[in-house]
Amino acid sequence: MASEEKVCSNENENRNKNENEAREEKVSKNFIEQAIDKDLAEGVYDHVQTRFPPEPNGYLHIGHAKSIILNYGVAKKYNGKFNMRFDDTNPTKEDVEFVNSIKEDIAWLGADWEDRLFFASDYFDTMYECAVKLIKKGKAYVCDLTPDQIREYRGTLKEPGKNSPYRERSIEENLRLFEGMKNGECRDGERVLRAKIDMASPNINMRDPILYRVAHITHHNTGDKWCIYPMYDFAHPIEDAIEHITHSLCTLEFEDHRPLYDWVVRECEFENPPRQIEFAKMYLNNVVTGKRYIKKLVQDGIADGWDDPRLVSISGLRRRGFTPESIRRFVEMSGISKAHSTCEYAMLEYCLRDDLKPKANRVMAVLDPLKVVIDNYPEGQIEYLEVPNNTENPDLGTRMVPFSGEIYIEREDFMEEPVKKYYRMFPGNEVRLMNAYFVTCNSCVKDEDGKIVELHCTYDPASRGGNSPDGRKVKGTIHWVAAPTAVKAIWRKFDNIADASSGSIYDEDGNLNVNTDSKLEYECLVEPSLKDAKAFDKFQFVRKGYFCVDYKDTTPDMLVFNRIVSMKSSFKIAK
RNA sequence: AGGGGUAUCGCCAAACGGUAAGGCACCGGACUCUGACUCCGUCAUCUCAAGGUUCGAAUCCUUGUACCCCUGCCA
Repeated sequence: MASEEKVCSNENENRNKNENEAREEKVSKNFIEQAIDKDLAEGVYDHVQTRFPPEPNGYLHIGHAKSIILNYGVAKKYNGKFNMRFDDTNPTKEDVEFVNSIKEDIAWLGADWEDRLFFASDYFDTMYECAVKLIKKGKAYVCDLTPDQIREYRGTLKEPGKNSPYRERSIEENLRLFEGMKNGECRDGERVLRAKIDMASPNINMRDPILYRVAHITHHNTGDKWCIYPMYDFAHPIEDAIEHITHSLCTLEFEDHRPLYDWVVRECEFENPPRQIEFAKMYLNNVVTGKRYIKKLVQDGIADGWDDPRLVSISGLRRRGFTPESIRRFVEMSGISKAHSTCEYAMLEYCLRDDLKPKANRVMAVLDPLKVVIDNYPEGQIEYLEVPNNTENPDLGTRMVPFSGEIYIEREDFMEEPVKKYYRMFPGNEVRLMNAYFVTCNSCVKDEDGKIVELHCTYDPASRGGNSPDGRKVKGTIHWVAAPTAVKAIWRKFDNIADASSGSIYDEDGNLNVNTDSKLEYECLVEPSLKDAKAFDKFQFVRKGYFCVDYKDTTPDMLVFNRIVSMKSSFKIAK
């Protein structure tokens, strides 16, 4: 993680902070911040407290990042607190494997919950008491209807439901039955506790929603203490109230649940009730963002685990080489609103390039090597040239790069018959080898198939360092690596794991179109300074893009680089 | 007997009755030891549509239209 530290110096952090502050002044507040301002001004709340409440049933992805950054950001902005809370009310889907990965991802993104790490399951006693309270108030009852019957009694979107025959049980009976449920006297599905609200409500969530169900399953946190578990709609408002959350931020599909959320908080008689506010989820255009689709790619073995660099899971983005700063910036740039929106992946790429631009060393790597012999260079000589690590950030220092009479350049940087406006290497054209010398190509050697295998050049010894004392200019500058000292490595080019060529990444049946060529591996030659690169180190391969050392597949004798993003390019070969 | 939401540039997104910010993308041009970066410039006479109120409307009213969410003992 050496470069992770390197790229996160205090100085950089301070600069980023200042940049953020400068940006914020110009940007108006989003609708959630406006609502908070209003609440604070009207004295509804005297502090701000938010939370991120994932269910530990999978890995986090870019969509969660939006929620994390929003919740954490809001708390920070208002000098409030941010809680981490696992919403683990359904043991059938949950696992500790996920709580660990989630914690790691959130910490990596930079959201700091300090000492406030909570589990909904830690509140099961309180929730049980709340349920008893509702029963005593005549606001909840035990229902013996089967799941099918409950569905039938619920009515439809356009027709009201009808009351359960168990709706008018006495408080005493409900109390006894509910305790029985708790004590394991019921089989799974046999009985539930329901809120007594309104079976004719146009909002289906208010048609006597289920509060507790029976499930004889070991819970990852509470073990076998409970065999009844609260439903989300009952548990969540209680969790928020217990933690004194002021603004409970969630996604749009919960809008319909808000009346129930408010009902629970009110009927359980919590003071300072939290306010639920909904915002739109984050989607990326032509990118697989749905949890279930990502899960399927992993299960089907199409993706190489949850951290496959082609995935927008947090761990995948991290492995690919995205930085927490770039993801935060991306989320902030995307904004918060209630309009359904899909952001473009290009914006994420911009954020990564922009973040790494002053932080990453700019080094030379030839991704598709073509040998070049410099005929007039002293045979066998190797000289070392001092080159800046980052021309825009002198603080990153310099390094010594070896040069010799045999080098490799990028195959695409030579054309025997150049197209117009081509100003790289071609016969008779003088170009600059970056940081080294001016060279002119004299001839090329081909194999029996006519493929170019070697170039012959002459160099101008007076142009050492990359400039000619006579002031003559060259139009092209290309990168290179010296043959005797070049280090062989692997680089990976990623494409969208989903095939969007049909205009959508999904087919008519809603299945994902898979792009089978989305991960390509090539051999490349890199300058020797990269030999000691560590997992997660990030570099700009000059003219080629930003690359990150893969932490899983790199071995002591073979570096594997993931291309995070390519450089932008306005060069197009005229057709 | 249905309810809840959302519509502003290719993509996000401001504007809160005073005459359409900004970012990404794109396209020009300058600069350049990265065809990158940076810098300049272009990019909505117009806000889903049609009416209305007003000196003035993206913002208010009316009527439509399109799309999303809701009938798990999931969250």
